[in-house]
Amino acid sequence: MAALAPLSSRALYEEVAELLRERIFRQELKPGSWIDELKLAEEYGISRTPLREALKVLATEGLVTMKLRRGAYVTEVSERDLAEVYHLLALLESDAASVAAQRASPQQMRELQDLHRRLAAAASDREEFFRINEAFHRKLLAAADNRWREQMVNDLRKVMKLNRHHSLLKTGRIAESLAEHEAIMQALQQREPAAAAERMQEHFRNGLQAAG
Amino acid sequence: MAALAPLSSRALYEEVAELLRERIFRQELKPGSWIDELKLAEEYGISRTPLREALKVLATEGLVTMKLRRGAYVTEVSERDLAEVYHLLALLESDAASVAAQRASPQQMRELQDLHRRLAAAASDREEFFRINEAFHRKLLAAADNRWREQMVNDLRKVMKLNRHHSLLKTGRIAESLAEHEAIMQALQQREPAAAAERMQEHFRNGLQAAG
DNA sequence: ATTCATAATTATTGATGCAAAATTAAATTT
DNA sequence: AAATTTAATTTTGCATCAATAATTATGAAT
Repeated sequence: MAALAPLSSRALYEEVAELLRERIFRQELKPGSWIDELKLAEEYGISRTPLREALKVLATEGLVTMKLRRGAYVTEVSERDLAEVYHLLALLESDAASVAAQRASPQQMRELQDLHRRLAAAASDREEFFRINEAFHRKLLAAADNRWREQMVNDLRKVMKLNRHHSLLKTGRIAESLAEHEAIMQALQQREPAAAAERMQEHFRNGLQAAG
Repeated sequence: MAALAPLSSRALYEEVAELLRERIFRQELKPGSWIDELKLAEEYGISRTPLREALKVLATEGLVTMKLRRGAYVTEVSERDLAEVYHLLALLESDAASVAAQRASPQQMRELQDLHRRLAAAASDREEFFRINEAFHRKLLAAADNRWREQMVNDLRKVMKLNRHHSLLKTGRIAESLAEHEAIMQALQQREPAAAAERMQEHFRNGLQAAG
């Protein structure tokens, strides 16, 4: 019953959408389960109006599914969905690598190199490795400088997160993953777009095998 | 003031979202302009609640932009946005061509071939050519069989439509476009994924030059 | 005359209310 | 006892209402 933090920097429905996303990702709202508007509204101490707006946003993102006259359900992603989304992530990120190899500024290249170094240093710390790995991919995407691609990758990543075994990286894979990153980094610095894309595709191919 | 058709097959907000999309595409609601909720609600004879839900859906799709405490505005797409979106369309559709070359069923291949034939036959009828061209691209996408890609391409196409010179095909380009389609079709039928993707990229490269 | 401050208006955001539909429970019939 | 019908409850979907913020209009002061 605790009231929501009165942040008026974002609209309430945005705030609620973010809260719901988190609850969906941590499987607190389980895939396939019905979303109880009344209960959630009371829990957040808000009315149903902004909550329903938030649900419609999440529906457009693909995180929840609206059934006519039956309310909102957390989207169930099948293994097939996962494979399809993964394929697209590989496609978009390898294209991003290609573009970044062509167009990344020296500054951005240095930042990527720096993140890569920190990644190598964090090989023993699993949590830290994941964190930096994600930062590296984000930075690469930013260097490729296409806000629509960034948006799309973000949305696809959200869908991946709907599944419990979404970790693109299994324990024993850290060493190999690092080697793949090394190859990507080299292609980037040598400004070889095709090679960068190919190395990234490879990186994803291996990642899927580990995850599946 | 005419009331909305009482279709209860879709929720009202979906219905309204579709109507608004059309009005945005035909520039009846101009890029950058403010969207008057009160006026629209009255015009459609509905309350503001489903209208606002529709606007939030369109905002998530990228067609409108919500400004805090200032309402909804039709999204303005810059030339740069257009180029970015076009790049992604080329990427996604050429990947679709690659996958279709690998996995399209003989039935789907026949349907593509058929559409291609009809495209060639319609070379003189501009309108018909556009129609069949679109059908061909849709069919190819369907053959590549990845619902997330189809969704993404649909969304990106919507953004392209926000711009007036969104026609990917100018008048004089019909002959060349047909030749490109011929090359794509050949690669598909010979089951050559890489060639199909490359031909599609080429097709898009030429399309942009014509449009820009 | 221009600028700044204040008041009035307008519009957005969020809450509440109500009717239709769907689900669940109860009851009657076979 | 099972099944079908009917009644009760829950829940959605849309409309209306209220409050807050933003914009415009008005007036005072430099």
